[in-house]
Amino acid sequence: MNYRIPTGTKDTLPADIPRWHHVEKVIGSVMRRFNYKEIRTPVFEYTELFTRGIGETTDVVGKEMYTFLDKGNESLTLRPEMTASVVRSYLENNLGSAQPLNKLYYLGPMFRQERPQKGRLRQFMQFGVEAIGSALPEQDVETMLVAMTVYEELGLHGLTFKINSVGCPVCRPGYREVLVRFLNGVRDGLSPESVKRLETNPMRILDSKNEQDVAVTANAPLMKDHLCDECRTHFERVQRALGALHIEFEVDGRLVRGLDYYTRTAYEIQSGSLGSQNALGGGGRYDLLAESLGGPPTPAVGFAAGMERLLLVMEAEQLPFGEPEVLDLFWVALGEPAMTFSIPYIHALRKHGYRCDVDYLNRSMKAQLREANRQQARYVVIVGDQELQQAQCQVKNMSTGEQSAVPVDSVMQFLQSALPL
RNA sequence: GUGACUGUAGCUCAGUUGGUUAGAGCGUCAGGUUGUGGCCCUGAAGGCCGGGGGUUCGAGACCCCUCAGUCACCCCA
Repeated sequence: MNYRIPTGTKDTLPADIPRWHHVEKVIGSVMRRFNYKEIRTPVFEYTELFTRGIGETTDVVGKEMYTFLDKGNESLTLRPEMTASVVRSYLENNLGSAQPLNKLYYLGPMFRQERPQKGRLRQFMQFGVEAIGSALPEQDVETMLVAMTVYEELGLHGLTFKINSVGCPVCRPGYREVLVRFLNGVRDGLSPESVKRLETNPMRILDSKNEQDVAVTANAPLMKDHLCDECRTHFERVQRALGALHIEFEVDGRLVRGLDYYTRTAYEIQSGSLGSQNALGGGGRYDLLAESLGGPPTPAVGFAAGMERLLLVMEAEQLPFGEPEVLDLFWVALGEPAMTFSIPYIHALRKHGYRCDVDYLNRSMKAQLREANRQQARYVVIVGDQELQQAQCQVKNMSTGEQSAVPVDSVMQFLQSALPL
């Protein structure tokens, strides 16, 4: 074999497709009930959208993007996430003028050049929502509910749900000073990585998994304790709404997401039956993003969730998946005359709604029946020279083995009574 | 980008202290019934033992390099 699939990518083979369809179907159903409308955007955008939207200092932008120049010398990037694209599209198409609140959802591939591992691919599927236009804390909670409802309806349980508030431009600068002062006090105990982040993004030192960092920052001041009045009220209202819904959550003051656009609410849903990449999904509020992309000030919240990870959890927990569809009918045509004769009947059955197939390898009857069995066909129709002469066929019920002669013109009626659609 | 581990048939894996022609199960195909599936029986196809170099009379096995995969760090979905 000369050709190989690129690192960190995967083929989804026919055997896997039913489970994807199953998950996609549940997602679509939940979105419909929550009244989120699907939006589709290109898989690549101008690079600047992401560098400005996500933040230059983030790892995603700094070292994980698939960026290339096209023949017109434009810098393009395969989307590493969807929020920037959705907001771009929202602004570019003036969706905000058509209605004050746009509740959008998406599902599609994202691209990040990282070292692959369990639950981490270079091309991976995400679904997510963006509710653009509302500043209400209850809107934050609705997005959380969308994610949790999808998980619930797929049978997941025992998920950890963490929330935090990362503040806003009013309170964050003050907190940042307090934090940096503290961190400078323990600077010697920090990991080299974290020392570097002291300058660029000190808040992210708090969710470092490095043992040193964790120990040293155990008593670090937290954003949630330094919120301005509005942010605090917002955060409290989010928690009150969750309480009213009897949803268990954990306030994690160290939760900081890796995308710069978040303000106020940030949240993450984790699963214990994943590897170290345990985040199933996460999201938050990004009230400043639209403005930073050149639009009017527009409050918004959303989340993104990884679908491969979702499938991993479902496999680990042996949850029911979609099964491959079985065949209603396998048509055994023996020899060319029988084949020519049979084709119109098969076509009619298919147009009528039956799922049927015929052997295109001109194999022996034994082989064709084996094929029918492999496909789990419910019925088999057999047409050979004998049947041709009498315009008849044998119809066989594959689960009982019963077989009877039926006029070929009556196969449709036979199936309709045996296998009503 | 860093580290650890693993690469033998389509899949899951054996392969002894280095020793003739590299095996099994599953899957595939064919036959056992000249026109009848599953179960069973018989047989067949299918391997540059990831690649390159080295040690040796002899390497799937030992050494070096390389590539790939997996997991972890990091980061996130």
